[in-house]
Amino acid sequence: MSVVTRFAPSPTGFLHIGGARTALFNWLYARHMGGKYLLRIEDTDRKRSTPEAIDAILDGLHWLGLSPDEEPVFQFSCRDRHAEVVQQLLDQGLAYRCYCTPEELEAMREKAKAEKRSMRYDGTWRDRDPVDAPADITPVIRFKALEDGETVINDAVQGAVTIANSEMDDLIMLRADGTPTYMLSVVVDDHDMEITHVIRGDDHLTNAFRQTHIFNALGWTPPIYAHIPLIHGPDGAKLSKRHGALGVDAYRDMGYLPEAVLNYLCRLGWSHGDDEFFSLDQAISWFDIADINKGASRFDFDKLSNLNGKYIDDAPPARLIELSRHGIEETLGKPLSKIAEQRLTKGMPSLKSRSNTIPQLIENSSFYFLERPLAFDAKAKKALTGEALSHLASVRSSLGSLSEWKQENIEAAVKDYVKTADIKLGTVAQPLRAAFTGTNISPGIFEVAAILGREEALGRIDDAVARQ
RNA sequence: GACCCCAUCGUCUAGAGGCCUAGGACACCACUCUUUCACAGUGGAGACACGGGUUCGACUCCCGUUGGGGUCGCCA
Repeated sequence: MSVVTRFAPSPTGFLHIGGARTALFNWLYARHMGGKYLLRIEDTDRKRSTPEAIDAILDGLHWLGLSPDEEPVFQFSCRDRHAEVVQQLLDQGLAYRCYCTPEELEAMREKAKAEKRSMRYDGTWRDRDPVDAPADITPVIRFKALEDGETVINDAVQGAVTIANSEMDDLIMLRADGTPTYMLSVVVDDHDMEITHVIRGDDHLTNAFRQTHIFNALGWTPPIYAHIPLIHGPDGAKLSKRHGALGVDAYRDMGYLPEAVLNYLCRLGWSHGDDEFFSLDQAISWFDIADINKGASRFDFDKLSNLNGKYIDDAPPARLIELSRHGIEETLGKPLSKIAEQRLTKGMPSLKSRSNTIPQLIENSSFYFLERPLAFDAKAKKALTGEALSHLASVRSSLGSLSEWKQENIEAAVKDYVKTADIKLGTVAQPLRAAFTGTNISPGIFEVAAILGREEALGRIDDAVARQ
């Protein structure tokens, strides 16, 4: 039987990083097994589901390259089928109507809490005669859970997990308004979509028991469950939308490359020996549920950044410029000029090893697109004082008489000057750097000068000298 | 509170009873390289939560303790 996995987010917000990893693991496993990876939008909660969230999820998945193999399934569109299944259960005596009001249920929980008991539904209407039913209340339909024995789930990640059936209460399958709940819908849809492996967050582990019971009641075979540990925030608590989790779009905006995020996510909870930096193809060939860890892990931006730096290093200049364009034009307040783009292209190879994120890259390459006169930061100003200025003026004149403006010639000229003046290279290199870039940090200045071009480079030196 | 899960350097992890003097990666600290900053390279510091078993031998198996996490919705 061919493997079918699914990612089943609820459209109540952005696609957060934990969801992204769940999608990734489902995707990887399907790819590894030569199976299918599907997407199901769990939108049965009509009050909280929004089209914006659906778009955000689709966008996020697309950005990461984790779009599903088939059109997404919208759970709510299957509601008739869900209701039909509930009716069947009702007919078989495996479900019943419950007339408790939300207030009564709340009181029930409070009481249980006060008495330090488990806060479960007490089964009030399970065996109660329907003639007692209050006429003014529309009932919900509950599943008649098993009362005795215990249930074992052989989770592909967690191993055998056992829970006493008495721990499970009669969950609601159909709301008073007639719409199906998640617990019922997942079962029906996973069955109908022929899902073979359910890879999802650990927070669903207890749900797996309820779902197994529904599968059994329906005479269906449950899928193989694989509950992956959650990703925690730096504080060690579950990362969720309401607890510091960011949408994948935020990672994109922070300048992370999708392949870096994917590579990092792979290493959170899964490993292949000591491999840290690997391609998606390698991940596909290596991925196995058996190698997923059981313990939760914490999200570490430092490591993501480091990985991102490696991917930036591997990226071609043209792509990096495209990724930077928006940010550059924002700081520039106008479109990137052709000449600046050419400079960036030439300078990119030595720029990219200095940056871990796109904003950093933009910052580090700003002197290639910023126009004269450059603003000097504090360090640059300090480098442009006293003797430095006279050195600059002298170097400027020998540079000005260069027959051909290319890196070797520039370097030779500056080094000649250094030799004649009997000073250290740094004595003139730092002021030059300040003049060319407005800062004290940059790639080699001979390269920078060459890329800037004669007119621009000499002009910047003039600007620096004229400051006094 | 009840139930369930988890537990190796600060973080992510390797480790399937002897291969472990516990390995790698990030972060950190030195040094090398060097016109600055990075990159790279070299070195350093840094962990098997604790207590009992089992075994000739436990990071690895069992039990307990402690710690952390998750779930207990007409949310998913």
